[in-house]
Parts: sequence; structure tokens; C-alpha cells
Amino acid sequence: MNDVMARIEILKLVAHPARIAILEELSKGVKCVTDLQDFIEISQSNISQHLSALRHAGVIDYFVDGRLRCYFLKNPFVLDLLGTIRKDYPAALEGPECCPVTKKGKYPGKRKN
Amino acid sequence: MNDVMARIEILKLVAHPARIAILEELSKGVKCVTDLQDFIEISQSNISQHLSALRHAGVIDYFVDGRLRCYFLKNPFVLDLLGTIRKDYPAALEGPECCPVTKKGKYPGKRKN
DNA sequence: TTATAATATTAGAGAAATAGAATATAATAG
DNA sequence: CTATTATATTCTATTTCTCTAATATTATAA
Repeated sequence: MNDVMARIEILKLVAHPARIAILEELSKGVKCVTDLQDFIEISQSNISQHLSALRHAGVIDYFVDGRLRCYFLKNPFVLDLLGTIRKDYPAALEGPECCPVTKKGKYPGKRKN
Repeated sequence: MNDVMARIEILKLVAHPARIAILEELSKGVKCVTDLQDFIEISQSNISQHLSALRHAGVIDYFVDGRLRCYFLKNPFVLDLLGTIRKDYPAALEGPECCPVTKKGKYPGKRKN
């Protein structure tokens, strides 16, 4: 239950274009910050801020190489999410069967919209 | 690419405890608003607001049954997400191999933290 | 040492999300 | 009709997020 809350926190973090871009880069392999700057056109300090947030949430981690920080993806849930985000899906799920029963009522069959 | 932006918008919506609760209920079957109120302890108007947001994003849809609105899950991406959120994962991904090469440097092997 | 390169931190303004309160709508029952 | 039930909408204060700008830190190179 509380575990789901942790997952929600991570979802929130991942649900951001720049952070998705960072994470997709990292999913290909270790990258230092300068490497990331070549791929993502946002400011250095903003990249650092995103990296910091992702690290505090346990999504990524880094090695130190001199003055470089070499970041990598750590969280398997997030790796799975990244796959899901790029996956193809049918336009919509099959609608529910004709006359579904809810607690309050039994839908008679007419569809709004 | 732009498709990814749409997915990110949906991720943002899903990344909320009440909306996850609503979606998990709907993933089990059609539910009208009163049914949902029994499961989720937030105000009626707030539930309506969440349902409205989810519907505008194409995540859910509804049938009309008299004065009831019977909501159901429509978006297959979201159904997949719900599964992922409840899935078990190893604590962490295997770290990258010892001396990964980044554009700027080759990590010598020492790990921070 | 001093300069520079790589990265992080802090502060703050502006934007967006959230929830509560009050009110509106719409359908049915009486 | 009128009351009631089911649900939606609007307004709004508050909180949270996001980015920019400026500055700090740290390691290496010169």
C-alpha cells in the first residue's frame, strides 16, 4: 500500500519531458552531465536540478570520475516505465459488455458521446 | 515523438493517489460515481473533478444510465501502467560494468556513496 | 597558485495543480 | 410541479513545480 505511494512519487518525477529525455539517455548507458547537455537543450543548472531530484528518489545514481559525474539508471521500475511509454497500444480498450451492473444501477445499453 | 508528449500528459494525470485509486477500481469493471465514493474518501466534487480530468485526457469514458454516469477505463496504456505500478521488481538494476566509457571520460572504477 | 572546466546549490518569480466550498444541472420519484 | 438524488462546475486559496539567474564547489590544468 505504502509501496504504491512510493511508486506514485516516482511516476510524478518521470512525468516530465526533460526527465524522460534524461532517463532515456541513461537507459542506453552511463552518461556524464556534459554528455547529457548535448542531447537536451535546457540549462546546465536545470539539468543538475533534475538529476538531483531523480537521485534523491533513488531513480538514478552516479560514479565519480575526476570532476565528472557519470550517471546511470538504477531503478528497474523506471526502466520498465520507459518501455511502456514507447510501446504501441490499440486506440482504445474494448468497451465493457453491453449491460454492466454497478452497485447502483444496471446500465441499459445506451452509450453517451 | 509528439506521441511521447501525450503519454507524458497521461503519466502526470495517473501520478496521483486518488486518481490511481479511481483507475484501479475502474480496471475491475464499470463503476458509477456513487460506487467510487464508497471506495475513496474524498469529496464528491473532488471525485468529479478527477473523473473530468481523466475523461478529457481520454483515459476513461462513461455510459449514461438515468442520472447515473457509469465510468469505465478506456486507455490501454493506462491499464498497462496500473499493472506496472503493482508489479514487483528487484531492488536495483545491476550497476553498469566496471569502466564505462562516456563521451568525456572513462570511469576508473571507484564508486561514490 | 590561478584559471578553467564540470557540476551543484540557492533563491525567487511565475505557472500549474490541488482541494474545499458553494452552487448548478439534470433526471426521476412523489 | 416539487423534492430529492446523482453528479458536475466554478471560484478560489493554498501548495507544489519549474525554470532562470546568480553563485558556489571541486578537480584538474597551466
